[in-house]
Amino acid sequence: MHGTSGTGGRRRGRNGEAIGLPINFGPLAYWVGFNLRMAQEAAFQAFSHRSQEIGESPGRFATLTLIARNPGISQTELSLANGRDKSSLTPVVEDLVRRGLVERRRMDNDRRAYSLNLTPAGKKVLTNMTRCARRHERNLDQLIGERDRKKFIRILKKIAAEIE
Amino acid sequence: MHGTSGTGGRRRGRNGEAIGLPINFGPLAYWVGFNLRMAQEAAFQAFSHRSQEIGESPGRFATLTLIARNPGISQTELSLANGRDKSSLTPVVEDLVRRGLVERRRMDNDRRAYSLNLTPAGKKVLTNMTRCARRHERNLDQLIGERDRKKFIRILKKIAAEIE
DNA sequence: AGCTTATAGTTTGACATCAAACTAAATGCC
DNA sequence: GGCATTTAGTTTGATGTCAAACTATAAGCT
Repeated sequence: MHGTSGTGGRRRGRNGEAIGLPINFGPLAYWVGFNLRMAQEAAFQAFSHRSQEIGESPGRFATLTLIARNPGISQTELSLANGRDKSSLTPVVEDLVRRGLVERRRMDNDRRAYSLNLTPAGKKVLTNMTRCARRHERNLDQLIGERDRKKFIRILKKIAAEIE
Repeated sequence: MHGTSGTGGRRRGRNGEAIGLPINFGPLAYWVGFNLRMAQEAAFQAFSHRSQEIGESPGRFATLTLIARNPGISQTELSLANGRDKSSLTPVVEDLVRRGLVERRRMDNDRRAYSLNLTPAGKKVLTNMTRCARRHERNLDQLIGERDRKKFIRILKKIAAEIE
């Protein structure tokens, strides 16, 4: 047993060289979960590269936007809005504070909680990142098409909100 | 300065108790990237819990399916099809082989590459996982609706394939 | 007030992932 | 045949994530 197929090597020419990649995805091909993951990771990868150009971590973008839009938000609220565990936020906020982009102080009425706000420097960085993110979005929009975008987002939101 | 709003604490009642969560998402609300991430993570979380019920790691499912559908596939091909770096696959395959679900042997015609195949035990486990995944899929399908599913998947595939 | 329970944030440990450096085998070129 | 380049897989180091345990404050109850 040695040839082009059977239990052993697969998709090799008669001289053993590898041939293209007609992968059989089976049910994965039409299942939502798998395609959702592949799309998300491709999009994230693209955004990640774009972010690198301006020297920022891609994860910082949503964080800064949420602080900007909700001045005084607490870390727990922020982690919830951002879909991450609150413990993941600890080092992120630490970094943002250290770099002078975010101001963080105990709330008057609840000494356990922190109140987060952007500093002027933070606002500047966010403006920059937003420009970058907008380019990324335009790219995605073009791919999806104006016509389907709204419905697409509606479905994504529904999945995020309603899956048990 | 001390009240219910301003630079400091936010969205607190006049007695300081926290109030609901009318978070302002700003542009994130209608951007594809953010919603894609939130949906993917929610779906993954749900599948993860479901997988736990049958005592399997959620990541194993796609791996086993791809091996089943492409007998003799190499690790590099597999990692590509699965959208992960090949180095991530090393410990996964190691685990699957250790548990007797996957058989792995050097290819005759290329002694660098491994040829992966499911063992009978592996097939059994996959059958079980597939049942579980199908429940998850049905759930997603219901959320999306028969009508929009096809288009939704088409868009996801397009994003995965074409984003630069 | 004093006790119990809940909540905000941090710490810790486990794990998945990527990217870059590495080893061994294969291919291409002369 | 012999040397340079490419390729398959592993190793290593950095990162980001979650979940559970922990500390401190706060809220609720009697």
